[in-house]
Amino acid sequence: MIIPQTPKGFRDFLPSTSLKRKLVLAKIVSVFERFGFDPLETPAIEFAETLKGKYGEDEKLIFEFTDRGDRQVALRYDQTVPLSRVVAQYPELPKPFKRYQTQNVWRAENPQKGRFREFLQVDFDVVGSSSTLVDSEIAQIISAVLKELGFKKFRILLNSRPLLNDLMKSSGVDENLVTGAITSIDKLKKIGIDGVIQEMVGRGIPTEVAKKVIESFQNAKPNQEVQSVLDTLKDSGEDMSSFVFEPTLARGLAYYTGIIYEAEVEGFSAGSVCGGGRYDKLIGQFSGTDYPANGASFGFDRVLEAMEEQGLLPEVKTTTKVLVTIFSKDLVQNSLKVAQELKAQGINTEVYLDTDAKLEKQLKYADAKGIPFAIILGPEEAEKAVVNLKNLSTKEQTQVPISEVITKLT
RNA sequence: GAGGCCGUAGCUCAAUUGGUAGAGCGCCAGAUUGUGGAUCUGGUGGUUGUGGGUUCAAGUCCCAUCGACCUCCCCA
Repeated sequence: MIIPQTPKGFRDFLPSTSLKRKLVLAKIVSVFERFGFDPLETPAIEFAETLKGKYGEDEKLIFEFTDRGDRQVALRYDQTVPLSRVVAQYPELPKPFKRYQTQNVWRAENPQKGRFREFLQVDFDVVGSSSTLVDSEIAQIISAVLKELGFKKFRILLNSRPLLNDLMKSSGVDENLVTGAITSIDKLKKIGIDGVIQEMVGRGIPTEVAKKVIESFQNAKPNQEVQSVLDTLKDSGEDMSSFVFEPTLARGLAYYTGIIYEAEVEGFSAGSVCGGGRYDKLIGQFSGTDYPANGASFGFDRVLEAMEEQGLLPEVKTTTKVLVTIFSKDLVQNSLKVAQELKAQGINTEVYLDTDAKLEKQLKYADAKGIPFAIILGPEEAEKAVVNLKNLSTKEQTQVPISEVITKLT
């Protein structure tokens, strides 16, 4: 026998879970569409060279393999790089190109809480404009999504990659060590001043320089880029308490060139819920011409976990409205007809698919599935040309003509 | 990539120094031949994740492997 299990970091979503995921995803997407974004889908597999050299150190986490035609291919690692490929490949797309994308990505990580090898990312990006209006709209959308999902307290951290580099260089960090130093400073809150100094020294940065770096980050002020985004958000009437300049925010991906974002929900510890930023040089790697671009990505599983923890997930077990029971073999036709009529009216209707089951069993089934109504159609109802409609949560039941059932269930 | 901890019935867990596996819930049937979530009675429950090894004897010890969880790393 084959052992029924999924590979490490890969998951099943049973109907009750899948249903919640779909509902939440639809909410997020509705926000994107409200802001004028349209969907895009790209293949799960890209040529390996499309993905390589874009993510920096994390590149080793790409699922890469040789296909049967000896091609080097790789599983989608994020949705930003495929988007960049698409923009370069279809130059006729009107700019600014605003698209959202909700597909799985794969990363060969060691699974942990809120971390999987296959997970859904929810991206939205604007390509073709370097305006600060874009930079602020991205932040605005992150906020709108989190609000739409019901989060009361969250923070959207803002920083700028050029600012990071400037602070490093003006503190005297050797140019070759800047990237490493940025990685270290990102952990300031987590490992403290001494921890960061220790780590920087380990990277070959002199202690005095490391101290200077920390000092300069502690005194850092928003640069013009960040400031104008904050100003625009304020002008748009946003509640500025959710937007925070965070000079130590770094972000791992190598392709960011400007403003960067990260969103965290208060009380949720398993990492940030959304991250993104401006990447003006990435698309140029595919097209020869640079296209300015900016966008962000929600980690769908983390969003769900945070919602779960805060009791924001809807309790839905099924979309089925009514179970039409089957009283006996000779009344099957009656039940089928009723079900047919309900379905024709757009009511989600399930017929019990066994003609020998006792009513008790059929009602138990409806109960277990969370179907709110049951229709019982016995000889008595057949005689009177009515139907017995039972509300399973209140136990109320009434004999009504089918037309009335329809009005009661819609 | 490094380290830790764990895997026993569908689910949650028990099993003394190694002595051949047990409970609750669930499920099925009945009490209740037209009515569910309650109660009672009876029944079903296992190659102890998988493969090796040590031993008279392995759920228990050793090795490998698969998987879950947790640190670190990094990230969504």
